[in-house]
Amino acid sequence: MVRYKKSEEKRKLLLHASFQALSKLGYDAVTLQTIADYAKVSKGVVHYYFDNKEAVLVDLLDWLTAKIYDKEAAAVSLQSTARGKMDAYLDSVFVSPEKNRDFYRVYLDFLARASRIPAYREINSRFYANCGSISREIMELGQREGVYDPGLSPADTAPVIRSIIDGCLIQWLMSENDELHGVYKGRCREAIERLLS
Amino acid sequence: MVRYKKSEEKRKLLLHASFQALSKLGYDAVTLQTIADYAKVSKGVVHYYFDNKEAVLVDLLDWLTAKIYDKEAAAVSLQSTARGKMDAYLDSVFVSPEKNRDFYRVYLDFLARASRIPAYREINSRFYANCGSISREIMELGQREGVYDPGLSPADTAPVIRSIIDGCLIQWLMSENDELHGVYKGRCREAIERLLS
Amino acid sequence: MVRYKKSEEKRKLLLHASFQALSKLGYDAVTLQTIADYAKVSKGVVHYYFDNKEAVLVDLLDWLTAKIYDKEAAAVSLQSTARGKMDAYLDSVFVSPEKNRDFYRVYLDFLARASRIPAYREINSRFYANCGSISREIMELGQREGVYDPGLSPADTAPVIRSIIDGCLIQWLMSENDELHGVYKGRCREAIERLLS
Amino acid sequence: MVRYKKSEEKRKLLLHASFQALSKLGYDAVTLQTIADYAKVSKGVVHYYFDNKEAVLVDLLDWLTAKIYDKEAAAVSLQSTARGKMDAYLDSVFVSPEKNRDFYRVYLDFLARASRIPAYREINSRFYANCGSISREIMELGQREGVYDPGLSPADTAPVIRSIIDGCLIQWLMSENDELHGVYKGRCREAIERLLS
DNA sequence: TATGAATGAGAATTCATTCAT
DNA sequence: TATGAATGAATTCTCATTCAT
Repeated sequence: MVRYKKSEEKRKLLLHASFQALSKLGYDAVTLQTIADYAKVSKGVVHYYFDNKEAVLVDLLDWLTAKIYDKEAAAVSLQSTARGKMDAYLDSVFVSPEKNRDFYRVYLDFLARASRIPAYREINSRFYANCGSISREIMELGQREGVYDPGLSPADTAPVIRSIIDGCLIQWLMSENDELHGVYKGRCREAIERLLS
Repeated sequence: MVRYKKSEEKRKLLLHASFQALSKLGYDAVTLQTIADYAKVSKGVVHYYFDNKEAVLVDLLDWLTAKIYDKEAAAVSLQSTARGKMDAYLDSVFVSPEKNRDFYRVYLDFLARASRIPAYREINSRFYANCGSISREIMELGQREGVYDPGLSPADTAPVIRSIIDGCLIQWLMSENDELHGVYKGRCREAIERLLS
Repeated sequence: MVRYKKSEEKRKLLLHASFQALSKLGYDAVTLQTIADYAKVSKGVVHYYFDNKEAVLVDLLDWLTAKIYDKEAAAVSLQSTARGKMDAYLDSVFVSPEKNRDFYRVYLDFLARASRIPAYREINSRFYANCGSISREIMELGQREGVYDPGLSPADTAPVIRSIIDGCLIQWLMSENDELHGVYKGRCREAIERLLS
Repeated sequence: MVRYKKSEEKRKLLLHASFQALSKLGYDAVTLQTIADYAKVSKGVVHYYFDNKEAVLVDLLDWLTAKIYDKEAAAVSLQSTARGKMDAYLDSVFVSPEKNRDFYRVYLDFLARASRIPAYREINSRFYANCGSISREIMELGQREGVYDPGLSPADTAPVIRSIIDGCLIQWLMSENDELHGVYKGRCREAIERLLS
């Protein structure tokens, strides 16, 4: 449809504004007016580019998880050894207190609704699958390299790796303590290392 | 006084109704009317027992996390060996698809808001601390028994154990597949076992 | 449902206010705020008594047409001869410029939407059927009395009588001339008389 | 000038599209975007040819009623006897279920607003006058021919004829039954015949 | 001439909260 | 204690109109 071509740039700009609004104010408090304010446009513009509020949020989650995955995949691909890749993966995930806070606040908001909103759930499944494939490939490489336990099933272990990552970052987020960011990153790294060796 | 007891009973009844409403409809969709309907009382009653909506929800989270922790602690205390206690802990956590779904849906709803609502965050911190103490005691016993790696720091490892549990249960919740409940439980158990040994 | 008992009186009051608002401002211009204003209550009250705007309007049309029919039927029943009943019917229909204007303005607004809104159409069909039965009974009595042509089919002629009435009152309404009210009434009466004799 | 012709053509095209949109969707649901869509032009074009939405609708009613009158007048002029003309008139009015539905839906939409929008009322008065003159001329001819009652006042009877026509077609429209179209036409014809004889 | 992006006023609806009974 | 009627702030969404290109 023509309806969708409407300057892809502006759509991105609105999604970016939505992300800022959500991370700053939270899902509950964000209105279309807020988003418009963050984007410095009028309220009507948001409705011009998206059918309704739900569409904005669905597109936001899609855009956001795709961006995160792309960054992670890119970081991993620059390394050649399993441990190098795993370190790159974790560096990419635990990027900084500020960015992790912004992303995980928003991500948790979506996750909390995903069990009731199929569109969110579907996008998250894709994200899980993508993250899983990163871990799986690193594991398989590590097993070929002889640094990871060859008895482990990558398909069964990859989800657990993401569980540790998400679990640690959620716990860190709840601590409200930026200095613990490094601590949680270290704990996460070591736990994964013990798990795979 | 009877007076107080009576109202305390009704308060519990309202919290229970709130939990049912939240797990069924989700945080966003629950209104005071909904809660009143679930409790089969009039809307005014909810305001009679709680100052406002926020107060209901804060009390609910408090009541809920305390209940969960009590169950876990009780289950663990029935066992005497570290591995027995850990199994009891995980059995208590991964209790059933139905109960896990109900609790984690509601818990995620609170977690998502906890980074913005201090009252929720505080209650969750207490919950984290309580859960942490369970793991820590099991670990310390296991180290004394010689079944767990004595080089591990219980204070640093306990949080990771809860991370794995929460991470796995969130992932399972997103899968919308009851049959995977056992699979995630198994993965979680093995990961913890590898981590501690 | 309990939902409907909520003081029938107030519901009537709101319907009456809606009628006033509609006849004064027209369907397009009437908002729920307007209705609330006319009823001297807050906007929320209208939503408390009716599920939505459509429900207000459906109930209004129902209430209005029932009221009109009741008046007509009551007036007719007071007379004993066919011509007496027909005169009473027309007197009841052509009641006064003010009342006819108020009713026909609102009625036309509904009629215009009835071809697209089934609820309106259904209510109007009931109104047509009721009005038809009045004419039919008068005709049958007149035929027995020997004052109306016995060769006419009451079932076929009754609808035409209402057509003449509605057609004349719409034309009068468009004339915006109160003094023509009597003229149109006379034309309508004579036409019906010629039709039936 | 070509310039003027061209735009005049487009204006007609827009009016035609407006008519289609109105008959299909109803006055309430028609937006300038809808009209533009039906005309397969951009929204801006509608504003280029008309000052505002109201202007489009006023012009549409004008164009529509003029077209209807022209057709009726043309049909009548082809006949030479009073009864022939009256039949031609009614054939022209009761043209077909489809066309009557399209026209009367739109016409009722305008009629309902005419009591509040002077521009509509004025155009409708002209339409009434034109239709009245058709009936009047037929009546006068019939009276000269000796087939219609010479005691009737054409000026007083002509409006009633249009009342019967409009009243019958509105009733038919409300019936939502194409097969009744012929029935109503027959009733209308007979009623007029009895009225005039 | 023509397009369609942008604006913002205005409408329906929801719901926490208040309060008279 | 308990009820539920009433309020009004806040939110989503629609659309006529304007205007730069």
